[in-house]
This record gives sequence, structure tokens and C-alpha cells, in this order.
Amino acid sequence: MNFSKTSKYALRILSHMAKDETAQYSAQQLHEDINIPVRYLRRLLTDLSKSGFIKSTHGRNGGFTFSRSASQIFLSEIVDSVDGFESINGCILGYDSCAFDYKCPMHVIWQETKQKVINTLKNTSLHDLRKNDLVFD
Amino acid sequence: MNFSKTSKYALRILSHMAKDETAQYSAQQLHEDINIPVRYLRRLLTDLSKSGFIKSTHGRNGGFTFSRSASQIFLSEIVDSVDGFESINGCILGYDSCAFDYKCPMHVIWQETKQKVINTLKNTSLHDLRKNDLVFD
DNA sequence: ATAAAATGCTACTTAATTTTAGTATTTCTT
DNA sequence: AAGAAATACTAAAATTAAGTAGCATTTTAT
Repeated sequence: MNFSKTSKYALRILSHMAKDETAQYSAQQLHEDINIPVRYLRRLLTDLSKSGFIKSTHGRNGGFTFSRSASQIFLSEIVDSVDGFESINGCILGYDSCAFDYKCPMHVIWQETKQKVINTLKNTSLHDLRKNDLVFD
Repeated sequence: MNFSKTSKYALRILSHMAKDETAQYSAQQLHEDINIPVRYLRRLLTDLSKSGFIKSTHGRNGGFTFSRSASQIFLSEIVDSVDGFESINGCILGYDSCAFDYKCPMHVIWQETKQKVINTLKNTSLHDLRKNDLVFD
């Protein structure tokens, strides 16, 4: 169970962008909106472009827009693309063999909880988040 | 949502010790049993002693034993003592203000899932794990 | 007594993650 | 054509996390 800071950033970026799904955002603008160091943010935006969530347009009035509908981007995909799905799905005690051997003492107990996490991430799209974004500024 | 490697180690150590709850384990022995670098393991064991989960006896036949019953040590306490409870309970997007302002877009959606994780950790003792430790060696 | 086998303390080193910097390229505006 | 405002690429610096080393101390066995 492990979300890196970078994953959190990615989720923050994209969930923010989802508020106005068709708008174009520049790195500078996003930096002012959410609180992520601007140079690192830029790198992440490039990564998210490469991963196919957003696309960039270059040049003066450039920026980033979604490359597919926010209702079709699920949180699990985002975490997967940054940290890898193993970060969520892997053994909670860090044993490599656990997944196929069911060896670890926490395997049975953790299974259901883990599944709940995975399901939430798999079933929640960026569009779904927007509905719940009541008072964020 | 963030379990550090060190937290995983701590869980591994203690869940392994819980298999024979009254036994005494040396760092060397534990190192051979579970796969954690021996010097780091020793440091963690000292930390876990200070946190009150186990107690150490010095000298030649020394080692570590539980300082309270494994049925009274809950996984949440272990994670809390190593990474801090915030690592589990904190905002999934990393916003500081989320907890009291309910500001973050994922707050509502994540709430229930997070609670499931917390409940599992809070309700599972090291003794409970033992029951589920079917084939681990 | 002395050596062996254990923990405890403190500092150091390495590795991974996060952040910053510099420079190139693209595109629009004027 | 030139400058402004954007992204892209690569390298480096800073920070944090993980792992290692040395030496001191404690206890037991011989």
C-alpha cells in the first residue's frame, strides 16, 4: 500500500483539471491553482502526456488538455502509470512470493481491504471526483 | 496511503515473532527467518523496544520477546509508531487542509475506503495474523 | 578471567525520490 | 523579424529513506 508523493501530485493535477474538463491549463496556471513546485509540475505534466491522459500544445498559447474524456480516466490508471499497479496490489508486507504463493501472514486478512481500495480506484473516474468537489479552491 | 518499507519490515518482524509468542528471538535469528538486512533489522528492533511492543534482554543469551500479549498489539499501532498515523489517515491527495476543511475532491469518495483500511488495521492483532499464517516459511 | 554472543548508540554511506537549473524548441503576437 | 510565453529534454542538486560500520556494553559459557 504505497502512494508516492508523485502519485498524489498526479491525482491532484488531473482532478483539478477535471473541474473544467475541456479547458486548457498551462503549467504556470496549475502551479498557482494547486501547490506543486512549478518545475517538477512541468515534468509531471510531460509524463502525464506521454501516458496519454492529457495532450500538450506547444508555443505561446500552449498548455494541456485532456486527451480523452475525464469520465474515462480512472484513478487506478493514474496511480498505475506513476507508481505501478504493484504499489497497490502488492503484498502488504513486501514479500515477493506472497502474490502467487499466498504465503504471507496478512494475505487473507488484507485481501478484502485491498480489494476495496482497488475497486474504489478502479471505479472512480476523474469525472466522478468532480461531483464531490464541493468547496475546494 | 503510504506504508514505508520500514513499516512493512516492522510488521514482518512482529508478525513473525507472533508465531511463537512467548519465544525469544535474536536479531540474527530473525534475519535468517525473514529477509531483512541484519544491521537495519537490529535498529528496528531497538526502535520497536522503545515503542513498547517488545523488550530486549542483553548479553549472550539475550534477544527480544513481546512486552505485552500479541493479542493486544494491533497493526495500526505498529504502522503508527513507525510512519505515524497520518500516513494512513491523511489526505489521499496530500492536502494539509483536507482533514478539517473537507476540501479535497477525493475526500468524500475516499472516506469509506480509508475507514475500511483503518478498521482492518485497528481490529487486527498480531495474534489474529497467526491464525492466517498457513504456509509461510 | 576471558571469549563469545547478544543489544545499544552514533555516525557514516548509499540509494531513491523530489526539486531545481539550463538550454532548446515551438508558436503566437505585434 | 523579434520577443514573449509556452512545452521538452537532460543534467544536477537537495532531501529523505534505507542500509552499513565501528565501538561500547551486557551477560553467559567455558
